Amino acid sequence: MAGKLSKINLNDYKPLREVIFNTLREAIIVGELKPGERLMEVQLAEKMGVSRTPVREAIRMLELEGLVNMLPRKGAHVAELSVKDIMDVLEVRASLDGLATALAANRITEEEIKSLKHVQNQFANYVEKENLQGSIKKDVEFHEIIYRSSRNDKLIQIVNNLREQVQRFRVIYLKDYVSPKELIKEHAEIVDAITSKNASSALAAAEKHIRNQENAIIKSLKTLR
Amino acid sequence: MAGKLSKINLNDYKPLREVIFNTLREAIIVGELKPGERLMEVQLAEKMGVSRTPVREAIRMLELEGLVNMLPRKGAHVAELSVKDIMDVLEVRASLDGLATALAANRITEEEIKSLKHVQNQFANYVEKENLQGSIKKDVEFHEIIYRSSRNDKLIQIVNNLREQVQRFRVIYLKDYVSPKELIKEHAEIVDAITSKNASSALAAAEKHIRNQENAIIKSLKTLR
DNA sequence: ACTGCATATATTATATACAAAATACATTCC
DNA sequence: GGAATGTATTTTGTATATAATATATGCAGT
Repeated sequence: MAGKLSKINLNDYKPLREVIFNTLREAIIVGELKPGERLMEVQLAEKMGVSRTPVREAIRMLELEGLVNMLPRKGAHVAELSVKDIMDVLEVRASLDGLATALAANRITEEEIKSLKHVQNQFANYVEKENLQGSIKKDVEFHEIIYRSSRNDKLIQIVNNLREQVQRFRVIYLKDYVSPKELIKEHAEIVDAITSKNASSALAAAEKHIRNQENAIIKSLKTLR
Repeated sequence: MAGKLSKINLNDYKPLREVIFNTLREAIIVGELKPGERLMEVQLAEKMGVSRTPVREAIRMLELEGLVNMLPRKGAHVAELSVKDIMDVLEVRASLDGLATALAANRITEEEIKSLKHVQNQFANYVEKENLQGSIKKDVEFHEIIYRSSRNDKLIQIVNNLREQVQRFRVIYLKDYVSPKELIKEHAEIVDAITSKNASSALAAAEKHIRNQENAIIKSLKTLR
């Protein structure tokens, strides 16, 4: 009896620092905590009903992830994210998405191809229906399947971090972002390349996909002025 | 007077957690702390003559950098580093070194080309003289110049982390590593491509360079058995 | 009003204290 | 002897206390 229950309870303990880390990270990514905003330990600790210790540890982790900057003895503040920063990120991401997609073309399983196509369809449907939340979610899923199919854990870890930064940039600068219909075609190209196990065209398609995002961002930035 | 001195003193304050972080990181990379070894807070704190708090914070940072793993309520231990892990790292690094070198071909300055060639020569000299320490140091410098010339800070940050892991792997598995003379030729190819501003051949040369390292590692591993 | 300085306040940095869980070890019971 | 249980010890998790530094405030002197 109770085998399932006790198993779950034993494994899902999370130290406070992790809870706080995730909470703060999420808050930074969705823009609830704005760039430059100070993170004061007592204030955060009180708001969350804990002591300063786990808050400090969470901040140390955010610092290494690049979401906050620290000045010794002056405290932490939410990292700024310049256009140059995000261009750097996208430059790297184009390359790594290319790599991931090429690897996926070589290593993906039949089941994964099936679910990739499934998510591809769901994405297209949401875009047609102009369901933004849904389409974003499916877009993320789509790329996650590809990353997982690369069978390269280090690559997955890095790309996740890059995506996080792009997401954050969008929230800060492009609050009204909508996924354009061209994405459907680009996804189709990627799927075709993967399905036909053509690594080099998979690489090209994925790179192009990111480059187009980059251009879209540049264009949006120009219209903002 | 004392202008220089006071300036240095003012800027040079480092929180204990940073000192400890660097100390532990170095110890892990050079293999002084071995994979799987437990990191106990009181023990480390006593050895370093500080309290547990900064030690804990340093461990949190190492955790995010991937050098230690944690089990909640059981403590931290030095991360294992499997052959699969390092193959993943090298797969990513091949791609990113390619990117960095291609970008460098487009963005490098004349001064940087000069110092690149200078370091290239120093490296070759050390290899000829079979000065291992010197050649390793110059090899690192050589690649650092290229990374810097890419003008992409995010890329630099990621590649540094990847290099760190490769270095650690070498220490763990290949204690008797020597830089082979083929590296001289590979470096020359890279320099040629960069100097002639040929981004695509720079990319190819850098990727090949890493792939060769990968093969050398695989070969070394086989002879170890 | 403005500067220079003293002092108060706020904030981080480090150390210590206490609580909770994991581990090791002994003891009991079969 | 071996499993089960209880207890002591170790170790981590969290909270709090103290020290050191940075920032803000107020006031004298001009």
